Amino acid sequence: MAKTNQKWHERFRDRGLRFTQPRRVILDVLDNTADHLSAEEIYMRVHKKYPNIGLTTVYRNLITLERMGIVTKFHFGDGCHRFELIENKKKPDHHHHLVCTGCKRIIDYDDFMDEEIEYIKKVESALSRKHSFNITDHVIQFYGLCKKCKAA
Amino acid sequence: MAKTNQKWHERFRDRGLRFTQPRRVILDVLDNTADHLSAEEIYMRVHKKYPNIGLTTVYRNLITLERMGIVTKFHFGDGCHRFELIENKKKPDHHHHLVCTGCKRIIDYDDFMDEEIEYIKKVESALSRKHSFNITDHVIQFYGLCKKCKAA
DNA sequence: TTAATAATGATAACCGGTAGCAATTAGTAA
DNA sequence: TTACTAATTGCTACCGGTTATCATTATTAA
Ligand SMILES: [Mn+2]
Ligand SMILES: [Mn+2]
Ligand SMILES: [Zn+2]
Ligand SMILES: [Zn+2]
Repeated sequence: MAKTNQKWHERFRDRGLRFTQPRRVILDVLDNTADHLSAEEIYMRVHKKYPNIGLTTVYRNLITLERMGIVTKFHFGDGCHRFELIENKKKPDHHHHLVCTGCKRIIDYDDFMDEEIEYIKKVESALSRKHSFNITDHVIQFYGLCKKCKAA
Repeated sequence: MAKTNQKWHERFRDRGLRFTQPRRVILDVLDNTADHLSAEEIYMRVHKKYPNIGLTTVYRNLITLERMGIVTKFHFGDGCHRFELIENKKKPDHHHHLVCTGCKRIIDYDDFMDEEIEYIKKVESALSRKHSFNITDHVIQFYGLCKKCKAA
């Protein structure tokens, strides 16, 4: 914990940013969940222990964390953005998402990552050449109904 | 044009829905562009020729068209939804998207669709089994910088 | 310790999208 | 054609997620 904080501290310092209490707390929340939390959900968890930290601060820092490459922002089709710590021990390193359109549950999966990486490489190199594009990221999501929602 | 309208008319009638002027106009806009328009952009094009058609009507009908499977709704990371006619002569049938995070340009591509369909099938069957999921849809998007935005 | 300034928190504003509702219109049956 | 009925429209007000403002506070390097 202490050493992790040390690591975060350095990453902020290297950019001329400060390692504030709100940032510490937000990172702690994100590191201790396997969920894909919205800004408000993060705020509520933060608020429980630190009621003086504001919602705006959470929003602002999520943007900052995304810019720093610490957090990834997703859009799963409900009306808000959801966030995930990139280096989170509770999750597979490189994974994608399976989303239930009924109950909105989100499942991380990393099956067939080898095939996928191969496919992605192919597409990326072809599209890079064809369109002079510099591809930096991708989104792959599957939508459907989970067991419960199928039955209901 | 006339026969196409006839076809639309039938699809609406089959569901007990009416083929109204706003719907005609919205479909016309969507069929005559290769772009991925937002609701407001569609509204503006509609508004030029039919200033009496309201924005709310456009929003409502886009939902209807999506439910009917005539239109697909996307989210590319700018703050709005974008829509595309599924059967549009100006576009490849089954395609995915390349998005410039700089200028927000969206490129349709259908390279490597065979490989992709194979990969998707594999993942879908594996995930369906593993999580008892009924997969109905997927999103695959590549993000990066286009030629111009790279240079700038 | 202190000065410089990054960051915060409260509030108000913004913006894409919806709900409510009276007025209109498309489709059907006479 | 006409009349009827329910679907649809176009206002307007409203909503929820997110962002701008700005005076105040807290972090950090010197
Ligand atoms: Mn995840
Ligand atoms: Mn497209
Ligand atoms: Zn579900
Ligand atoms: Zn660009």
